[in-house]
Amino acid sequence: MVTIGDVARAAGVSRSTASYALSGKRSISAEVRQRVDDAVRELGYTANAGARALATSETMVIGLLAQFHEDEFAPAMLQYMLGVSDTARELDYDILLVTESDGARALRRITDSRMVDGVVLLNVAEDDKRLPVLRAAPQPGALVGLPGDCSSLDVFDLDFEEAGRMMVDHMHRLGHRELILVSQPEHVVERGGAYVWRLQDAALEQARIRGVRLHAVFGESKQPAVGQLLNSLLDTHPGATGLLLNNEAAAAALPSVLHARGLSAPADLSVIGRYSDEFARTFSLPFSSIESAPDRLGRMAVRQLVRRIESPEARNQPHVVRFVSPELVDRGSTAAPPT
Amino acid sequence: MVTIGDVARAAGVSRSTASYALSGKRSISAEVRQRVDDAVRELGYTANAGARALATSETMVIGLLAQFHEDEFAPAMLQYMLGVSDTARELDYDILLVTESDGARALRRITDSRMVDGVVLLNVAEDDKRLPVLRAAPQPGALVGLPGDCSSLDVFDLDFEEAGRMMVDHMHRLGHRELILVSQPEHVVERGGAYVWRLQDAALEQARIRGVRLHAVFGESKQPAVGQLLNSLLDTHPGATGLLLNNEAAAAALPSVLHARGLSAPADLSVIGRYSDEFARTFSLPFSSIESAPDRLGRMAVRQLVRRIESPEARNQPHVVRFVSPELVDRGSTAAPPT
DNA sequence: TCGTCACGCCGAACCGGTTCGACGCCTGTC
DNA sequence: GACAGGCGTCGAACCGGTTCGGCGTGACGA
Repeated sequence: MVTIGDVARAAGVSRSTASYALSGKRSISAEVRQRVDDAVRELGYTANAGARALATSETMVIGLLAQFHEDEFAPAMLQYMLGVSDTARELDYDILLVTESDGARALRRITDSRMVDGVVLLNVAEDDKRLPVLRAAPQPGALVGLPGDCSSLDVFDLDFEEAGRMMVDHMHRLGHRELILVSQPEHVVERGGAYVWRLQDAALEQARIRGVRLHAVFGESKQPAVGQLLNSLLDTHPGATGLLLNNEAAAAALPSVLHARGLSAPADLSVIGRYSDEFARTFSLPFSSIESAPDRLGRMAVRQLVRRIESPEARNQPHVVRFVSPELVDRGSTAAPPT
Repeated sequence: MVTIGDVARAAGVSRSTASYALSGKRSISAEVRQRVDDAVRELGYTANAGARALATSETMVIGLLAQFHEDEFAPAMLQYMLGVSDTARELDYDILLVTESDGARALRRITDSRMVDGVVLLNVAEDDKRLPVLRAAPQPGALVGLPGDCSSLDVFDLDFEEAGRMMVDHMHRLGHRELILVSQPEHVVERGGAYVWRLQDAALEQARIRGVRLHAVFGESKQPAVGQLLNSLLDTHPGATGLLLNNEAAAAALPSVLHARGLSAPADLSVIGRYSDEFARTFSLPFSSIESAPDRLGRMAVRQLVRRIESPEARNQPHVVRFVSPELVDRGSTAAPPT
């Protein structure tokens, strides 16, 4: 293994001079800099990450804590992960991926051992077990997902309340007066998936204000259960002319359900989902949707995290809770209700 | 930050004794061991990963190189990633996730800087640019996916040739004499996705042997293109009674295509796909399939990699190329052709 | 009673970087 | 011609672990 000592020797300078020539933190003559650069190239030198981390207390690695639950839609999580990973790399950080089911213990492990300069937590629950660990850790963190207590945390999430209102308003404006909202499975709620009831409660309230009947139900996460549920909902509420989906699996299942019933959107039924554009393209979902913007959220979280990591004063600045305003992507699946 | 020096002082011993008490690499009196353990617990000591890596030349981190191409099905990749990640953690390794588009450069970066003890390469292409870098690296590596030249590499992949033969034989046995095989998009092939032609060539050869007509076409990776393709294929080959899919997107799109045409499997058309069981459950695909076993492959790759990392003699043992035998998961979508 | 040996612990060196203080030399100034 | 000051370089210390060699103590056998 070639070390900075080898480079220094080849360039005929001391180790410290070689280090300064590479970092540029002190002025170095053009000639020496050249000799060092040549030696680096010739010997193929790359700094040892462990040694550098030890000396500088910076690892240039960000921990990414993802949780994969059986009843959630894994491909959706992937979008967040890629958003985080891409942004981190742009800012010269690598990603330590942690998928252990015991997120709190894993978080303690990687922070205590100083493997990472900061962490991004995905899929944050209302009362997330990882948060006490994060608050006690010396490294900063950023969340994607809104917990019950945001104190001393940087939090990024879609504005699910606004999303719920937007869905209802959009349908109301088109003339719909009876809607069905399919949320995530109740398990997700029990585990503290606050976004489910944030959207649902806001939608119910808005429906009340607008004088719209809204049937809100918890969904399923897998086929065929979710397909059967959609079918039975359409049976039970024949007067409903619009369907709101805060549930990726339901959105993915809906096309064949509609087909089977001989229905089409928006002629027979207006539909709005809540999922990312990437998701829509992958599964070719023809439904208009509230964009859940996983890439944007991942990007925002990493940017804020890196700001805190790199600037000492940013460490003590007040923490931010930032909501991304939902945007409705019109794919033409909503219209006035059939007469 | 609490160091092993703090622990040693609290326990009233030297740093080296504290280290030996924790590692157990030399005999230590029960009393001292107890005092050290107490000090560790009291102070909340965790070894600094960078310092340990520097001293031992082991990082306990495995690099995971994943490539996400626009025209491949990202959710499928996730299954491999999780298989690798879970197995690595069982063996006490963490995962450094690398998703850069320039995989070769990224690989050089993490190996040269000694951030990882070894790497797993996913989605390996016929003439993968990362392989020269891996061969030159001091760390061992394991591949998931078969390159053209496997020399001095540990390689794990599904036996796609056998999968192709199995698909054809299965259909032939049921009485089918004209089949359609939909592969991945041609882009994937051009990029060196050998598994596409490995399955296709073997299927064509087997069809020739069995006297079956096989129409092999490259597919699309997204809707609506893939749906339209399926439709036009069924139009063009009205005599085909069986459909073979080596293309996740096509499998996901098929249910609504069948619905639209008023067909059902296996009554009107027999269908076999090639995808993981997890994939089938997530999208509730009702089609029998060759299990692509991403979890098993990820697991095998990591186990072999860790073997090489941890045992000095394993470093020089001959490299392995191991194919997982395809298994047909019967979901009831194949039967004798309609009379 | 003395020598031997095993056990348990310590001190020092080392891993490969970074960084601080010091120092020599060259230039410019009065 | 002496001196101040800046530039470029070096030596040494440090980050926090691990590991090797050595040393003192006590038990044991001759």
